[in-house]
Amino acid sequence: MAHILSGMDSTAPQTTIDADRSADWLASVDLRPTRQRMVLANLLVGDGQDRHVTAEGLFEAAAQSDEPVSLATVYNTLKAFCEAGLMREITVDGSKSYFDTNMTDHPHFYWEDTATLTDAPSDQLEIRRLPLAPDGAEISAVDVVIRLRRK
Amino acid sequence: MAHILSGMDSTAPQTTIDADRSADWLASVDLRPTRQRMVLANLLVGDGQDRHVTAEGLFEAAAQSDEPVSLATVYNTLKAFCEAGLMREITVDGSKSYFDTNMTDHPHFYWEDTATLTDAPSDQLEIRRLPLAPDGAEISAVDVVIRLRRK
DNA sequence: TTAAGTGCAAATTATTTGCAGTAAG
DNA sequence: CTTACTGCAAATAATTTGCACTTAA
Repeated sequence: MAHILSGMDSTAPQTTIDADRSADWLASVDLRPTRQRMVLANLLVGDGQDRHVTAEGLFEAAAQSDEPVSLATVYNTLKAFCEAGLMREITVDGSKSYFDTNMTDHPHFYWEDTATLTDAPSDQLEIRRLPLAPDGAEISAVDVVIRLRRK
Repeated sequence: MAHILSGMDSTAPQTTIDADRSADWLASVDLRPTRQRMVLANLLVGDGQDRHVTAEGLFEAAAQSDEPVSLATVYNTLKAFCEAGLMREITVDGSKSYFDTNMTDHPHFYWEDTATLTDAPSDQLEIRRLPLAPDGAEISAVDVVIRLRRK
């Protein structure tokens, strides 16, 4: 049985949903494992893969499972997960926000035709020199988005 | 007299507004030099500097000059400038869009505290290796945003 | 029991659009 | 003249919020 939220990652990973992983994920940052958080956590990290979702996409995935979660709660929960350090919000196109379960520093592929976001292999990115932060400022993050056009 | 739209660029540039430059800018892509387009063009490239504006910011700058332009027209005009290849839309934070008059490929500084965007010196960025585009795709652009936190 | 979490509907924010009037070529 | 441009107000789209109800601890 395939996962409802399909990843576009190149490696074929395990598909077993593990509720413990979701519970641990929430527990690691002291977030209460409510029904809706567990539903969303299962969709996000239940099979151990990293995911890039939009609020609307995650809402629909939950709706398609037999465990619906309200759209407002999806928004609030994604925000809570980000604030807790479980996920990262990524902005690539003006309209919607993407949320990434992969917290490591890594570049992204943005597929312009489908408006989807996937991880780019970080070991294949090598930045030799970076502009230095102007006086009085320091670099808090470097976002690299590789925009892809279908050939 | 300082320009209404202040740049945060490090180099101190000329401040003379040149209406011819704006007219040429529009003419170069066959856009009619209407009053409102000239007003906005003067604010954007009138002094020869590159600018990074939001629609709202540009609207206010026009309002503060004695040549107001409606907000809808600012939006439509910025879109027209982008479609004509005079500007580029940049997305850095989920909420608003930024528009950049600098069409060359270059990295950006994003000042998190003031939510402003400036150019980062492109000659100080050296990317040695980049993840290759997956099969069936090709790279259309690589966006690099250096997020800055005030020390 | 009690503070935190949830859902609904209403509010916000950024942006777009329909359409009647205005202006450029 | 004639088609493109402009402005207003209304429409959208994504996201947030107020508040009464529910639930985890």
